[in-house]
Amino acid sequence: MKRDQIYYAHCKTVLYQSSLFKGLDENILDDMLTMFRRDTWRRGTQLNAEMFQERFYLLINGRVEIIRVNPQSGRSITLSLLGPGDGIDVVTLLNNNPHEIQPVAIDDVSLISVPIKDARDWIDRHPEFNRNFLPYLGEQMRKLEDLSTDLALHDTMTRLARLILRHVKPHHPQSLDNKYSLTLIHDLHDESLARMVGSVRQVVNRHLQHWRKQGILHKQNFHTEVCELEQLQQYADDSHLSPMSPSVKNSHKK
Amino acid sequence: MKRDQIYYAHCKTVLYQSSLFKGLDENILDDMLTMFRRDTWRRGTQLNAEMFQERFYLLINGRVEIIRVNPQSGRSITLSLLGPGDGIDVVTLLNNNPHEIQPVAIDDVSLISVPIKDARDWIDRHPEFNRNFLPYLGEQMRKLEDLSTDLALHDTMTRLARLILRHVKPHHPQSLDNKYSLTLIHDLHDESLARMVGSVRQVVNRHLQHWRKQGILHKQNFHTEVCELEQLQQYADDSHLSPMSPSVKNSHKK
DNA sequence: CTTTAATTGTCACCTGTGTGACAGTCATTA
DNA sequence: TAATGACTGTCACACAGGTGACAATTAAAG
Repeated sequence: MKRDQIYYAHCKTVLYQSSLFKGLDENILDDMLTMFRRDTWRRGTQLNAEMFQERFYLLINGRVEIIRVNPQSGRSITLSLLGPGDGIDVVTLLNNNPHEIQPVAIDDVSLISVPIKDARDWIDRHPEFNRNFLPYLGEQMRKLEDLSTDLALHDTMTRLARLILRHVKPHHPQSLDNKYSLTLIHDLHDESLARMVGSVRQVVNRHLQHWRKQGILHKQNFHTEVCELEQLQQYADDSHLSPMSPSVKNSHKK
Repeated sequence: MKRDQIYYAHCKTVLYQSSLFKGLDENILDDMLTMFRRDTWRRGTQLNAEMFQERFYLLINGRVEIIRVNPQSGRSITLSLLGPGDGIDVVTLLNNNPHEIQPVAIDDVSLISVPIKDARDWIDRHPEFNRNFLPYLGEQMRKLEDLSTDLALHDTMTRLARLILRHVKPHHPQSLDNKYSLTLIHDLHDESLARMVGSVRQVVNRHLQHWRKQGILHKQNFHTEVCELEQLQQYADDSHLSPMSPSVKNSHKK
């Protein structure tokens, strides 16, 4: 990639804000960027896993969800939802073992890529990158742990509430309406949300509907906002189960 | 840790076989080991998460399961099951963000540990460790991805079959009985197995029982072996669903 | 403006599996 | 050798949530 392109500057801006590259020496970043080439994928594109054995991609604009499918049932789960500054399939970057994933572009997406071998060499040559890389990997692992935990220990409604709460944008004090908008998961359709919480469209819709009726969520043409943070938090703690009176249900059970 | 102890030599043997340290320069390993001290935990010990902000532990003997608990329901899930050569809580090693976990010693366990800061410094000073470390982290991530996938896309029976199959020990040709024994999950009680597949004791038992009756598994005083790999594999593919004749069920559905 | 496609909103039905309960077995300690 | 405790084996019951189906809405295309 040539250093005089407008896109080149754009990449630098994006990467400097990302947790993988923030605070990195400018020369090192330049050194790196020249190795990359530009790519773009159309919204809805499904990529096949083999690509990621060949090249390593860095997401610059738009979102990509990494999903896995059960061919028997047709159901699928989103392992991670990636945004600008994220590496696509770091797992394969770390080692070459088989990795069954299926990335899907959620928006029109622009990225940059290098041959994966070059990426690995670059990492070898720049041990100071560890400063960013290792904590980044730690975050990815935490997110996967959270996903597993949610799936195993909470019902769908709770999982959905938690998903939303993990993505509320810190409130701008100047915006007067006390609505909270979302990062990364904004404007996803029910199907995608369902994939993220390991459920199905109908169930997710049912719960969203429930919250809208309670005034907890608000939605106007595809854009959802959170109105009542605290109430949603209640659901996220699954305090809607055992709501203060399990005694009624089987009080004289002896 | 002193270099002349018997235990010191033992540690070296264990670590040399582990994926984190195999092939590492002996001097580097020695340099590292002198920083560590010895620890032991009794079977059943529950460790609290704060310990792992202070020190980094390497498992030498025995197994430790990393679990997370839902206080509301009392149910829990095993995020990972660690064996000799594994680091306990690498996630916290990678970065300091809060990490809610609860390690439990499954066996009597012996470990070595250093102040976590020293571990981080050591990693900084030894970029060649990346050669082992990064692939190791990749493996951990794969396992977490697999856990999530299983929880979201498969029923309990399938999950349990897959768990077992992931842990069958490669068959010794000289052992004449065609039974396959298990690594790492050997001799776990039903409760622990249940935690690993995100279910409960009773359900796991139900399925194990089912397989024993079919002669797929065999169990003699706590030690389980697999007799019929292929049949178990069937269950792991959830081909027990839609078993060739969903046509019977709703054949004249219009 | 139609027409087509995509997404949302709902609902009745069925099933996997979690729950609580209790008896049976095995092992370890007194 | 009795006894305490820790697992295992089972079962009836209830319900969360997945399934398929269809109408209603909204967006995109023609």
